[in-house]
Amino acid sequence: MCDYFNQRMENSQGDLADIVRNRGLIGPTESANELPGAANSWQFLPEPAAVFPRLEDKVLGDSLADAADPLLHELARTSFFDSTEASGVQKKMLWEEGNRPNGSLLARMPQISLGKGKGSPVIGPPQLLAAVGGGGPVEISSPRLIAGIKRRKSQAKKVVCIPAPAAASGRPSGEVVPSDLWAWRKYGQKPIKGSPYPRGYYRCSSSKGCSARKQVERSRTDPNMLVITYTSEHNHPWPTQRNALAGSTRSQPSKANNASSTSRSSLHNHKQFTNMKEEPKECSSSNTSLHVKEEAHDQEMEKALTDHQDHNDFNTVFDESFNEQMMSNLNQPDNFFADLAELDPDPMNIIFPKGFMKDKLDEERDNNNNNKAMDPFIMFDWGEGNIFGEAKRGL
DNA sequence: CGTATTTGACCCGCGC
DNA sequence: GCGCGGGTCAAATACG
Repeated sequence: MCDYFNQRMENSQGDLADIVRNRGLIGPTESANELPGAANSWQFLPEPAAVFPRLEDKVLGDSLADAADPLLHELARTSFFDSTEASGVQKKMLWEEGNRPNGSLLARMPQISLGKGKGSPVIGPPQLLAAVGGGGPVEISSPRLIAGIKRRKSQAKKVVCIPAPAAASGRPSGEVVPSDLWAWRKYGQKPIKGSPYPRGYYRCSSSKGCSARKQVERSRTDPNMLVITYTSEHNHPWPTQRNALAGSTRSQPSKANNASSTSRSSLHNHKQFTNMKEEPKECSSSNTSLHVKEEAHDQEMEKALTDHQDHNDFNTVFDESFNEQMMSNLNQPDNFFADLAELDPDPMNIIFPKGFMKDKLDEERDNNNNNKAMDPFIMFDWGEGNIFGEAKRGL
């Protein structure tokens, strides 16, 4: 899939190619021990299962109060962190950042720091995650990062590469965009030079003042991949309803869980999440691959990135503030559940539907791998009635 | 009727 | 300064 990025690099100026082009990644064969050092590299948790449960706890916990990115959270929460070639599932996330992790557990995880702004991530607080799979450490250095690099609006971006469902033949745009819990409204679409697929432009519709945007386009070289570029950050909590501003929601038919009567949006979101988890797992394609990265500029990283992407390395991504909170929480892992306990005797029931957790735990106990059933992309609302509501239009 | 999507026009950054 | 191309706007249209 990474051919996509390589090819995009052939194009000039400011597109994904530029972003990818500048990724810093160590070679695929490099091991954690070979990493130059925490100060200049990213190291990733070799054992996702041992850490992510808590990380995810924290992620979720933060989400209750912060405008966390649901998509990333969900990815983080699922077996998305399992990156096993054996299962034929390739998932990984790449991230660009300005700071380097240092010391302790965080040192082993990528940190997010925008090249501009006050250090907050582009997409909103808890930029999650990522993962490690294959145990291969990944280095993402971005010395020249955004700073000093001129590009339109100089906006930092995060690019997520996810497996795309088969193009919706009935849709003009040909895209079926997975839902990520935020409410997005499409405001434009443009054909992209060099790519047979148009790029869709979406803005957050959860809050009128929210400047969060995302671009969705299908990989030119790998139609199975959907490249989502996030720009700006949400300035509000998760929408209590995926389509807060939409009174009619042609995009959110009956699937949206509006039955929740809780006044806590976070809880409401958990329910939504639960719903999503129950949706058909259409995306557990063997080609599954996911990347999250932040815009950067370093051509030397091109090859490294490509190589890396051909391996099942997993990266974890967190913004600075999130890291702080996460670390704090790691020391007190029960905080999150203590809070949840107030909402439900069994906190996990809020996060996962009964049965789900059981399966999840069983699977983890079995092996943390070959967990296709828990393919993170089931989190996406691929089918009709997703927040984009394009598929269902059947146009 | 209210909201979402489509789509052509316009704006603007960037390279030459 | 000019042209290209990406990003956004907004009117028209579709949908529930």
